[in-house]
Amino acid sequence: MKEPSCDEKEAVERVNFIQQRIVGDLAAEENSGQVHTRFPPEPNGYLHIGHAKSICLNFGLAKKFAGACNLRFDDTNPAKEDVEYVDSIKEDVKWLGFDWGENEFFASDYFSRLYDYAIQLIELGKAYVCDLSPDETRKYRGNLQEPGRNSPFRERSVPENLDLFTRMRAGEFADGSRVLRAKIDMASGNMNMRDPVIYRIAHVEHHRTGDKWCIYPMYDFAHGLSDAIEGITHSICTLEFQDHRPLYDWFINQLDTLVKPQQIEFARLNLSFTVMSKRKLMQLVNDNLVSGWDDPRLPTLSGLRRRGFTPESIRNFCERIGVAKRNSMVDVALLEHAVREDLNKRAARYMAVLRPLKVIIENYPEGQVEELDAVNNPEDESMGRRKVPFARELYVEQDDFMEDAPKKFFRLTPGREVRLRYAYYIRCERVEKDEAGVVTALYCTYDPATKGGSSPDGRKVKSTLHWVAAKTAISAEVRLYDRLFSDPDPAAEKDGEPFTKKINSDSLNVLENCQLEPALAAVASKQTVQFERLGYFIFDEQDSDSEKPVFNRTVTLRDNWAKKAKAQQNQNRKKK
RNA sequence: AGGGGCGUCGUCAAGUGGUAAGACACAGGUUUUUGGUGCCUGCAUGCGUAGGUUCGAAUCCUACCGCCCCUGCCA
Repeated sequence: MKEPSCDEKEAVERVNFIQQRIVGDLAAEENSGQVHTRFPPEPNGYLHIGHAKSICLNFGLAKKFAGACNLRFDDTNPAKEDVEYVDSIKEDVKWLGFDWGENEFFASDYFSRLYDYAIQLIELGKAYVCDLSPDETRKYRGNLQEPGRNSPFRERSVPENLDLFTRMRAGEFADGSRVLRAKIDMASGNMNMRDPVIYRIAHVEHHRTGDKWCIYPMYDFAHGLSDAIEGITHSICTLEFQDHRPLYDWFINQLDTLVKPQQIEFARLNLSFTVMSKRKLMQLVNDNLVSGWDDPRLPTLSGLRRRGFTPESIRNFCERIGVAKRNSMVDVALLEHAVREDLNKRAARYMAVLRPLKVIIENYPEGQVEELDAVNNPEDESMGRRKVPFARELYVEQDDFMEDAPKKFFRLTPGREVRLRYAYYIRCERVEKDEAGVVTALYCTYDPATKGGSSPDGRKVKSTLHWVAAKTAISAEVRLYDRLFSDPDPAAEKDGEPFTKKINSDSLNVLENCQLEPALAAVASKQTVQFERLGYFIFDEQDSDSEKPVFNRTVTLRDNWAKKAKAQQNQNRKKK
């Protein structure tokens, strides 16, 4: 082993602006030296890699400063939320490797306390019941250029407000007929301060509180106060909430809470060649453009998991992208790098032929089978060795043979000798074709003296191929996944084209007749393996059955040859 | 009558007045029984622009330019 630990340490030591803030707070002895964060998803959808950034940040900060991080479900809008989502969120956070221990909370647990806070606000003369319709409210709010106007209900007396609000809660009024509003400033340049709604009426069953409530607090009111209730010191959220901070502080200050949490905003993650917004992901799923929330092409955590991404690689990715306030678009190549780096060290190697081409070793005895010795992982000897059966009839990759090979092509071609990994040197003697001229089989000879893959006379061979013995091979389905979109920024829709039109038509390629070495039958599920020379693949538990295993490609290996070949092709095309 | 943010390599991102880290990507080389991995090398006289302050400016000042967010009884 070299010293990657040194690099890792440096990466961990990197201090972002939030850490600097916290260090400052600690030095100033704010919050009696405590650091308490929270990850606050609304249970209305599945988590994606953007959430992973937030999870790593919040739990990471808690760990770094010896504090705690709560998992809090921000479930204040029952119309959109469901337990299905809270379960998947918990599963995903756990899978990512974070443990919230006892600190699992729900904003809905605080409905009573939030209601009491609202009463206090009314008593303070800082909130009023407003009878304006949603449409009228919007008109009174003004716009970016012009100030708003006070609601005609703004000057209601405290007793009247108390009476009305109590009756709102009691269910006397229809949805949309009244709201409770904070009395702040209808002329504020900040739209959020123009007497924001803090409670609305919704006769909707809540997934946790049932029909106990028919009024629900709005985000701005519930969030900061929930932070205060939980003793959160640093409430970290994304940039679009910057304008909400004055309101966040306003509630906390009016109500004089024990803890004064502070909101800090950072830039959300954007990844090239994918979309991250809940609305767009939802559309892909609903329009059946993908197979579901866990489609391996999606940036959802369930999709990435099914694709074969490891929690470690995602955490490492989040560490590398950093935390700042600049809107940015991270190259998906960095994510791919992170997973290759992790899997290179840990994935067991196997041989699998995805597009089989029959090879017959004419001078190899019919019926004979040899068990050859193979290494499971050249990066880690402790992973041991295994036996691979070799016989007269084999399969190699169609891509590994060319009848008329260009100069730089090192693989099989008539007359050339190559090495079969862990086996022998073979030479292609002749080719069998069908009527259409398609190559159907290769007739080769082997050199018995090269057993194991090296020649006693020291002669070199330019390439080593993976292979599988025909008789003992396992037949499998392999799904080759690629980027879902062909456009680096599909969400931009600059040209007026909807993002769904930018789906990469090559994002999924299903191969039915793949041939695997027999050891793959025993592969522990959920463990990503490397198919030598091809990439990393994971067994798909959902779609595999006893008849036929299914593997998903996580990512290809880096492939300089493919790159060169492609570049050359493009050049030829230009010449023509 | 507007308010709030942000501009450092193709992409992220350090830098907090002392002479532009690192990562990915890219390009070469080398090792190699994976065209993988590893290793080596190259890759911003430049920090949105223009002025100014200073012995010294990405960092301070001034003006301009560009991009993002805000007019839900969503979060």
